[in-house]
Amino acid sequence: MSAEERRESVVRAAYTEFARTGYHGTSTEAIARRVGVSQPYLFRLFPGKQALFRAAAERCFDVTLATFEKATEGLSGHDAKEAMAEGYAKLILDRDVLLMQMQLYVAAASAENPELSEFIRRRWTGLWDFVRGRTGSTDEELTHFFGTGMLINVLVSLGIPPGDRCWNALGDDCKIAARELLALTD
Amino acid sequence: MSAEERRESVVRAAYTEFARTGYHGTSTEAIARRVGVSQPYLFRLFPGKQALFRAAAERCFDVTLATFEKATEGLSGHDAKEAMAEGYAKLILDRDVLLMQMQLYVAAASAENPELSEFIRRRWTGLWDFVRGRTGSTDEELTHFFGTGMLINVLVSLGIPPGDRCWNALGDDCKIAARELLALTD
DNA sequence: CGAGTTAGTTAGTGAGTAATAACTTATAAC
DNA sequence: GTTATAAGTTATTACTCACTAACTAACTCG
Repeated sequence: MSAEERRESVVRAAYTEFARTGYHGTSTEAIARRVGVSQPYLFRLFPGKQALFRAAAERCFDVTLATFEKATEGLSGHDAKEAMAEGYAKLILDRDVLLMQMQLYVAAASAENPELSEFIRRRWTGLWDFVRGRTGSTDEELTHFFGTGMLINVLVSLGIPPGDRCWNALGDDCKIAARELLALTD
Repeated sequence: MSAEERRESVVRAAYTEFARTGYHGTSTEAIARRVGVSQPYLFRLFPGKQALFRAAAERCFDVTLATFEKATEGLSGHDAKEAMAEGYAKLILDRDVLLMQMQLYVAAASAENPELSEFIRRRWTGLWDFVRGRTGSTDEELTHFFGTGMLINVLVSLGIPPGDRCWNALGDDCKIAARELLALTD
């Protein structure tokens, strides 16, 4: 396998591991094991653990943004907003995306590595601007949209089951996705 | 100082440290230093690191619930809801409460310690039920209320400055609190 | 064929960390 | 005063973890 392909599979593994156990809770050993490669080899492909996390962070934002872009292809205004909501509901199926988002939020809060915090902030506000651009939403609508998204993230993180009252007003798309998520095993 | 008083100050220190750097990112050494006590002595007061985190988690939910209770004293319905929103806006001033909430969400997601995850879920849905009970809100209103709350948590975690577009629709209480928060140094 | 390059390995190091054991003060009771 | 108890300490251990150094097997190209 070429170094570039290997790097790609390392990013995916890092993404999964960091999403589930966070930066400090994830050992490079765990990532290497998931890739199926020796732990020291990671440091040939990436300069250090932080670089691994950074790459996983980029991937997380890329996936989220791609979801919004794909969902709204050729749409605008209210249609685009509905499509995005639907797209985000489907994102739940990939639990790791939402978990990684949560990990990024707490990672940004930590004082170590201000450059990373700044990066996460910039990408997140980038999402905000993208949604505004595609939908032409008001500030109130944006707040509601992202508020709902963040609530979904929390419900998924907490592992609140789809039948729970907390999911009641969140739309069938979400509920179905959450139910499918619960059915999955890893 | 009595063991009970010491235990209280340890909980406060643990709370602060865990809020800022998470479970795995916080050493018991760091907590002990903040208390002003030797690291091994923590293990006289608490059986282990997990117990420290658990105590900090309880404290976090207690503080949040107490805020809601105090804000809504003698109120109900729409008045209670507004009072809670205002109360939550003031909570921002204690950044550690919101950060700790975020840490709890990701901690609940981690597969290690299912008992802790269950505890966090139970306390969180407890908050949900409390708000519903006090305000008599519909599911839609509850979703909007908690969604907004979770968005605020994320904005604070990310360190989005109060002048940013993301705060636009979040009410003057929030904006003033966020501005004061930014002015603080630690 | 042989020389270099690419994709990996095994072995090891130094720092940090949760937890334990054993010792030390100080206070209060009798 | 002596004894017991409560509140701490210092020293240490066993372990994990990020990262480095040094080596190796396979492929490529002149």
